[in-house]
Amino acid sequence: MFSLRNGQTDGMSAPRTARERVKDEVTSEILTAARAHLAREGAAALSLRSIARDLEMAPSALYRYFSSRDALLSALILGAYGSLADQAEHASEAAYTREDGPMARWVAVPQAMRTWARGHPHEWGLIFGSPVPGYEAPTETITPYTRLAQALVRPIIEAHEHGSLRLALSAPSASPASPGTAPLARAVQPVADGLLPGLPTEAVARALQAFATLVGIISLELFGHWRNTVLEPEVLFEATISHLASTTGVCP
Amino acid sequence: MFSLRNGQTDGMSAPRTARERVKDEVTSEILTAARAHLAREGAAALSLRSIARDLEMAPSALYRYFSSRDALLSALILGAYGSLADQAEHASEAAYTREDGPMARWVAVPQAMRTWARGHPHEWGLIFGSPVPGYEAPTETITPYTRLAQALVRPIIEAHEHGSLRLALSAPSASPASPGTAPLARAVQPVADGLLPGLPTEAVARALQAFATLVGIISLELFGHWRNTVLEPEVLFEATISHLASTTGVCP
DNA sequence: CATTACAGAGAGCATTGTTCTTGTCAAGTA
DNA sequence: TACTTGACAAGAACAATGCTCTCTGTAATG
Repeated sequence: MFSLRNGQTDGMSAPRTARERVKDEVTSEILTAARAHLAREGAAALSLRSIARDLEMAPSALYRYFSSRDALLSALILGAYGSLADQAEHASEAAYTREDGPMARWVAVPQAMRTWARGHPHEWGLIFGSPVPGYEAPTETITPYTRLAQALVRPIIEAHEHGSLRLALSAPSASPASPGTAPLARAVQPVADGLLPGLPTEAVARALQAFATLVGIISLELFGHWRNTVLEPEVLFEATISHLASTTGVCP
Repeated sequence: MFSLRNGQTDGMSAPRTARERVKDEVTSEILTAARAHLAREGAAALSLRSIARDLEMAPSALYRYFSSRDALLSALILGAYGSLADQAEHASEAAYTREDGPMARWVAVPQAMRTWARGHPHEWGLIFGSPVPGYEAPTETITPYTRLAQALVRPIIEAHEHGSLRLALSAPSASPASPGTAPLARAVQPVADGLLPGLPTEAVARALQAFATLVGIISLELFGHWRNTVLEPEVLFEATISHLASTTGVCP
């Protein structure tokens, strides 16, 4: 009503001027071109100049949009986090609206993670592979990371709320190498408070362990470590997550 | 007798001529310089020219010893595999000569893996991180890899031989997402035959799963994913491997 | 001693990330 | 409308990289 161009009266979320709009447009063009290069040749071969060639720009022009090659890479990393979290949340949501059983609900997010990883292997490497520069994307990755984690542990929380959480195989009390539960509670306290409030320490540790197993088994498959070792990764993966349902307690 | 210089008459293992000996010497000098750079700045920043500067050689001279930068990197990868396997075997051997209990024997190799990884983070990334070029070191990595795997599963095998292997938490028969045991046996057949002969398929799957958990939890710690999440990675790690002792069956 | 093989040096090429300078055009202002 | 300002894009240039080629001296070989 007040503005002639686009209906931005008081909101600050969308770009205001036409200049900013075209700037955002070019930025996303650069990002999609970079994503194409990343998917084709990997992060190591991602060249600012070749992206510029693809877009028919001068290499120096890219510096209006990204202050360095690492900044562009950080944006790609952040986008990868978001894409993975989206996929995980979507799969979780679908399983819940479908009113699946506990096991199928638990399986949904791990399967989505593996599917996403196989579809975006280099992006997976960007997230869970060796960090390339001194350090990768800063604090913005926290949000998508917790979105992923929340989607993963949602069946655990609901099992706890329904009183059906069964932590089988409770560690023997006098196990020599296992520390007492008090230090463990301190060690995983942020996860316990922020992600799994009210759950016993063992459940938190099992959830973290399940996450590590997932990341490990997907990375090993994707990075070629199953060569001549595991003939059908899918079968081992399914057996593993079904076993993780037991260790995390969602399925007795 | 036939040769005047050094007592190489029929053996083919050691370098024969003095030329070859100094060549091997320079080769290892290059490798140690490269390892220093790798430990300091990581694999991405490993520059052939800076190594040449360190050794006060011309960059082109390095090509007498390594046909390309990737060849040098492959040698580093292979060395990392060997170093990790050595550490694992040594720790296993020590635990057995110490006549430790089953739990301590099981814990030895995972602890050694984590210790090695923390001492050589970039080398760990070379092995278990995202593969940098098209493909990394070829078939020579199989040997150290199986050495590591054998050291890891040795307690499992011995528990089986002593009849004390207890696979708790056997999967429910009619679990919806878990495939039957026959496809799983096919999927992990190479591991079952080559590494864990005679053991039930479930035990093989659990061993592979334990390996994935180890790789995952060490990588997550090393690559900075526990930031503000797991305050004391060591405690979580110990709890995890002690729990893995149960799932693999070495400790009831 | 003569020959040959080979380690090393140097120059050079193509490529990369990054910066600086210059031109150019649209947006806002008197 | 005329003028100023600011941003965007291009081009040149610099340092550094991996790699190839050619050349030279030296050391092993006959």
